[in-house]
Amino acid sequence: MLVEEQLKSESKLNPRTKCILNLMYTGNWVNEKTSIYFKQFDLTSQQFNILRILRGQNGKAINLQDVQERMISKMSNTTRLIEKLRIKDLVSRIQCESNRRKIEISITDKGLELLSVIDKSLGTHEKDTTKNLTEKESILLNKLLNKLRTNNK
Amino acid sequence: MLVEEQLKSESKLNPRTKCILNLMYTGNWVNEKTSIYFKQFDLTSQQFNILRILRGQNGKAINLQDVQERMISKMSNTTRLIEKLRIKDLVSRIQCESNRRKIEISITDKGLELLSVIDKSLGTHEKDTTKNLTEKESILLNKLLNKLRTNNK
DNA sequence: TGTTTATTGTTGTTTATACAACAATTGTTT
DNA sequence: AAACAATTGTTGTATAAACAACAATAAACA
Repeated sequence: MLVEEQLKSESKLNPRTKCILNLMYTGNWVNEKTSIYFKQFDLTSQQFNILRILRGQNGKAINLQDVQERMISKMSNTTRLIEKLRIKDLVSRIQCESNRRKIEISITDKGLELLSVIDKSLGTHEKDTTKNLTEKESILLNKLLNKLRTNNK
Repeated sequence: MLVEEQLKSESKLNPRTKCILNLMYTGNWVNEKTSIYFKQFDLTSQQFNILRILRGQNGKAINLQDVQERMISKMSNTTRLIEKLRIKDLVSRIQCESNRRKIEISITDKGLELLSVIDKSLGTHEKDTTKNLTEKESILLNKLLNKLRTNNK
């Protein structure tokens, strides 16, 4: 559905208004598709995102704050999100020796295994979600989104 | 922050993967900004959205299902959302005569007044949120988002 | 050293969301 | 008309998110 149709009667929305609506709408649209995909692995997309961040560390641990900074939606309960992953034995948390306030978080072997299973079908999911765009268009879309948020590139 | 930096170490993400992350990330980013803006009116963006849809009806009532279809994020508790607006006396609900299952919802004068107050600053908020994009770019962004979701235009 | 301030995470509470079961009414079929 | 199915909303329950208060540790500084 086009955003124009969404608010049918307020027909003449200016491009900036449409952008805002469209971004919220499309963000949600992507999020829904992605949640459905991850449900088979009993993960939320946020949880998957954390696992992927941790894998990206290549064995190095990372503390909670750093995880939080890289998350798709910042929220104050990263503690509880990670606790859920820990219960499933997908991540481990140990208190940092040198600075006992910090908690070092790392992905477990079980977590890595799960990611490698997911890897087998993730590409297909991504391709499917973005199938209406050409490669060029998706690159362009990324550029615009980055520009919107960061005012460069 | 660029999406590349977000998952720092997994550096070589393909454009489609980036799109998906970027859309969730940016959708959230817009949503946050918008929530903050609407907070001064004691509204959520969903609630505002409903009010705007109702205003767009130009006096005609609309039933719950039709509202739901046009909402930015579909959710099953439109009932409760509208109930909150009703408590604030921004909308009214009456049972439809011809089909007593249906509930006709319309915006009240108080709701219209609130919208007209919001109208005074909404443009500025929207402009500010999208300030890094030119008019042309925002039109292009809308096109890409629509294409992504609907495979035409 | 003792006191203040900043950092880092956790917990409690309120509100929102997702999901499923339910209820009421209407439409269809025999 | 009676039985069954479809539509339209509501409610209960579980989970997640937002927000603020808190606790523990570390750093700064007098």
